[in-house]
Amino acid sequence: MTRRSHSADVFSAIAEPRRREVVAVLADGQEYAVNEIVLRMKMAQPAVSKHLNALRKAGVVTVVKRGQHRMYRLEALALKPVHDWVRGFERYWTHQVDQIKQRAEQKALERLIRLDKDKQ
Amino acid sequence: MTRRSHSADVFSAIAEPRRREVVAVLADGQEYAVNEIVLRMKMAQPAVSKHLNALRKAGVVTVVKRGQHRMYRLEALALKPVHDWVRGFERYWTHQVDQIKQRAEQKALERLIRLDKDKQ
DNA sequence: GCAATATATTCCTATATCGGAATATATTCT
DNA sequence: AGAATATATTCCGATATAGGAATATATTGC
Repeated sequence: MTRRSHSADVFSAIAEPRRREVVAVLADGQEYAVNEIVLRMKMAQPAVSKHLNALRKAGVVTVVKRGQHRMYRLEALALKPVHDWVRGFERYWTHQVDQIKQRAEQKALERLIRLDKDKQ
Repeated sequence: MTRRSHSADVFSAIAEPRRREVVAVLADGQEYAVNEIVLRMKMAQPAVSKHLNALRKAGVVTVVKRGQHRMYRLEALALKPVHDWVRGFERYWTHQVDQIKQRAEQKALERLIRLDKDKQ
């Protein structure tokens, strides 16, 4: 059966590290032209445009034409589904009484992940 | 330039809808054998095993051998980076005074996303 | 040891995806 | 109109990824 794309999904949209970078640039709520974003990232313009397009399809950004510029804007509300989803697990680290224990577990986990990566 | 995989990243791990389903099964904090997960999802066992492997590489689940079973367990703490990241945008919907306006915006956004998907 | 069960792995195919390069399409300026 | 600028699109090659099918690898029970 044909593999289906879920790239228009918010979760997939923000899965790309570069796209999270783009979001970071827009995080102050200001509008940015593509070129401004390009300047703030070490990335070629076409690649940035493509990522912006992906984000737009997922509703994470919106565009308005202004003169010869296309101004991109973060639509933070589109990220709410992610927040809602992950918030369901919040209790696992918030209700942890022993902070030191938690830190230790996080470190241990990171170690595990690193090992797995190497093993791969 | 060789494209690099970021699949061991938590964000990518949970980008896959099927993997979020797996996480949903484990969300009660209980341990589950692979077969139990297979039963709760409409998915073949090898596919489930592969997704579990991906989640494990990202640290989202851990395994312990118990008898002939491999018991998988959610490591919710691994999801904290996602929570932390998205929490940075919380104010965009929490500090919204007019709830009705917010709902309307969300609807409008969903409409936009739908249109974009069709356009594609 | 052998059958049964549980799980992982390998092989395969179709498709998705990223980024580079080149090019196309506006839009503004002179 | 023609040059300059901004941005998108197309084409391409390399790689990633999902899932099916078949198979391999435990582990348990007899």
